[in-house]
Amino acid sequence: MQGALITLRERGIAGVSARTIAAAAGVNQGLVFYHFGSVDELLAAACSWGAEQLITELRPRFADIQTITELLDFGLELNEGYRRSGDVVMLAQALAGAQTDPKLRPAAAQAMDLWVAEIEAVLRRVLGDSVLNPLLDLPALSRFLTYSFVGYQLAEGVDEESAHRAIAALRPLGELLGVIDDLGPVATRVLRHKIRDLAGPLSGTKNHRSEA
Amino acid sequence: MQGALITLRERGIAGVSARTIAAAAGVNQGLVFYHFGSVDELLAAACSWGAEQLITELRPRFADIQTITELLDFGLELNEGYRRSGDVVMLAQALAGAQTDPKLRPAAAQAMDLWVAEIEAVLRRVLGDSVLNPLLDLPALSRFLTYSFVGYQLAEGVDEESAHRAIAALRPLGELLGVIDDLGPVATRVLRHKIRDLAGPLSGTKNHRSEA
DNA sequence: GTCTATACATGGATAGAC
DNA sequence: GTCTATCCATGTATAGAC
Repeated sequence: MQGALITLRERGIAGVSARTIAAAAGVNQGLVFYHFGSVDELLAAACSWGAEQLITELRPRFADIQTITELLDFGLELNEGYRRSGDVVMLAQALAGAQTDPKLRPAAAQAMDLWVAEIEAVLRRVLGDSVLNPLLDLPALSRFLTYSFVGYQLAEGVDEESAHRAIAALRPLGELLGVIDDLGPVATRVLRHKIRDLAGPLSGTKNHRSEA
Repeated sequence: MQGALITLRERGIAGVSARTIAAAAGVNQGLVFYHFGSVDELLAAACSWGAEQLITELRPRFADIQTITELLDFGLELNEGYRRSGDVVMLAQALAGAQTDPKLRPAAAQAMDLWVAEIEAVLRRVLGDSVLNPLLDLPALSRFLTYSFVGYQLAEGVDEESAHRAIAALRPLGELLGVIDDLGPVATRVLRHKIRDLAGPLSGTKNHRSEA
């Protein structure tokens, strides 16, 4: 499975094969079929395994994040520090493959969900008592941020310079959230009111996807 | 090139080959090499061509967008309406392939840039005179949104339900921007002040990436 | 320009020795 | 469990007929 992740990083989803993976792992090609049945299934297993490994490893780091700006910085750092291991890039390649490979689909979806859950925990901690809270669907927002992260990774592979700059340039936007929660009593009250008007007719309780 | 796009959609980057593309186009496999030299180069050409085609076709639609919420809805609509043509999904697959294929890299980067430019034009129109403007790096923000769009497309292929819901749930956030620009004179002044404090030490003029 | 034919490489998958 | 050997499908690329 480690070999599969390495191959995914170095040759992309288009370059994985029983032979290339076996070569990366330093074993014989036939073992892929003996242990996993097919290349698809090995990929699926590696995807689940790799994502779980990585998220477990990163969990304490996630717990340290205190602001949206720090979350952005963490995203940047991940791509710089973990790119070489293949663990981070794997998700994007798995997703690309899963578009047309039913066997890979559930594993890719599950890997994605692990990221979403982690980011959601951060958002809940960081935005939990923001004025904006009634307006924020945190599960949706964390999903959106995960999508951005995947897209950013792919972009980083074709245009590192502008990808990095784009994410870095969002830092002030992250700080804006702090500002909005620190407008002073008068402005905050106006904002709270307006937000209630906006959120009221749309969703019942905060941070729950309503069935209606 | 149309055949290449179809193949990219139906079989993904891992499923493209001279044979599959030629089959999709209803021609002989050898023509790929006669006209483009290699599969890589055909992909690169198809990527550039397809992106240009699509963006040109969508340009009037982009021009119609008046709010961030509408931009979100447009993103949702694109994936529903254009998924079948392969034009929209192509970008994600091309990016995945470009990670390890140098020939594809410039074409994928260029295709991405076309989307970024279009979204940037929308943002400039929609957020141009927002109170938040001094804080917004529009080129960076549009790049970020493009990344999200790519990630969303990939997610949509593995978990359509939650991907769609996630984007749809961001609509109130789009409307928040309208609210912020309509807080009334007192609150707006406070906000403007705070933003100036925040943006001031960071960047000189608005919407320019400063070298400092 | 497009086809057929053909070369050679790579990939999926299995059988059987160890 | 791991290896070698093998089969057959698919893929890249070229030569040559039309």
